[in-house]
Amino acid sequence: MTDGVAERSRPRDRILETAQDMFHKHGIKGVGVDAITEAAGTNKMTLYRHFESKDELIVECLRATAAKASRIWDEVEAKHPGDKLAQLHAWVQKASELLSADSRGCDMANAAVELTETDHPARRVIKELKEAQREKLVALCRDAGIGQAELLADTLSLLLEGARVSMQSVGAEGPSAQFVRMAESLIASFRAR
Amino acid sequence: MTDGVAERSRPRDRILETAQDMFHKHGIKGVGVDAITEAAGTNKMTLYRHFESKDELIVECLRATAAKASRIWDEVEAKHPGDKLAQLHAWVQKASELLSADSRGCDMANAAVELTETDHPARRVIKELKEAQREKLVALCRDAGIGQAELLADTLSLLLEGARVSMQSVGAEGPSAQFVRMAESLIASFRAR
DNA sequence: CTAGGGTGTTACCGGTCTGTAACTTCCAGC
DNA sequence: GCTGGAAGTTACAGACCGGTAACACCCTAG
Repeated sequence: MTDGVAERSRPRDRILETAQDMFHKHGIKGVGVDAITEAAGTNKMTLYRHFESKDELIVECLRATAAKASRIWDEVEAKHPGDKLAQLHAWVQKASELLSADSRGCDMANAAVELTETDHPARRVIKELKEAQREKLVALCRDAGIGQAELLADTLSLLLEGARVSMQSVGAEGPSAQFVRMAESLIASFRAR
Repeated sequence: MTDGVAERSRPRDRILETAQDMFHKHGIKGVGVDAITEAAGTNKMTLYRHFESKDELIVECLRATAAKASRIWDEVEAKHPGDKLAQLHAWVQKASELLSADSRGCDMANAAVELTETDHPARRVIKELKEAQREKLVALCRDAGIGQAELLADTLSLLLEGARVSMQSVGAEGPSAQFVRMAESLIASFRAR
């Protein structure tokens, strides 16, 4: 007899997936390992056989979510193969959809807010992954023929980051509701330069 | 004999000030009430005589920091009395200075990230205070003769919010370093419309 | 001098946290 | 069918959490 959906996968995978979800929803410090293992249908000992500490689990979760997020680049590429400018617009569209679908923002940014210890292992990973994302966006802008590609990419980054954190403070009806309009007119003004 | 600087103020004030500082530096969930009272040179009982719970202390801290932040509006007004456009530029300048001076971002946004319970008393306060700040910026843009004042204000808000959270992820040398340039060219393009 | 309120001290409550030890159970591969 | 390793179970350690009770103290207003 096959149990529920996630029940058939291996404990390590269930733990990782459940932890991602719970960290995302309730924050890292708002979730204990007991709650994670229980929700994952396993137990604490099994968690500590696969991850040497909660901190390592956190790092692994961040890597996993970043890997998931990086798939949107493939989607954008697949949607408009070769047409970099169309891909940039698609990126804006996709970002806006993700904004609407979820109001808890970016896991990495949220983790950076929560984990204040400067030597926390997650901080290296966060910086690393965020820089990789930035480089992808810069490349996209450059390949789309934008003159000041770095500046546009950085501005779009800040807008999106701001939208994600603003949603958590004032909700989806606040400034973040105008994200697409802002991003599009920004791209237009950079193209006109 | 007069003791140290803060030692002569009343316990309640010291607790409030110390809590603000520690919440800001280490996050709300990263600081216990014991640590606060010890750093404030008092004890837990005294804290609970003045605040009925840690949650109430959090709310009071947020109100206090918002009150502090609202003083920059007075400074901006005092610097360029009557000249609303100059005040807008001064606001950008001031925001940038605060960015450079501190890398832990906005206490209210950080609190919203940490306090995920939808019915947490702090969430009302955060929304309330953030909306008040937004209205001030909208008014400044409008009075400075900007056509789409709301849109400019919201865009500037997201840029600043994004810069503050980005600093915590990738540091001060990341996209947030370009905040002034972004904000200024944004204002310029809105003025040209 | 005295009364009383604000403050400090100590100890404690029940709960939760990360992490571990020792043991049992299950199940797949041989 | 047996065996070996992965997974589950229970209990626990030690620290910390928010919050409270009881009591001693001090300092100031009358």
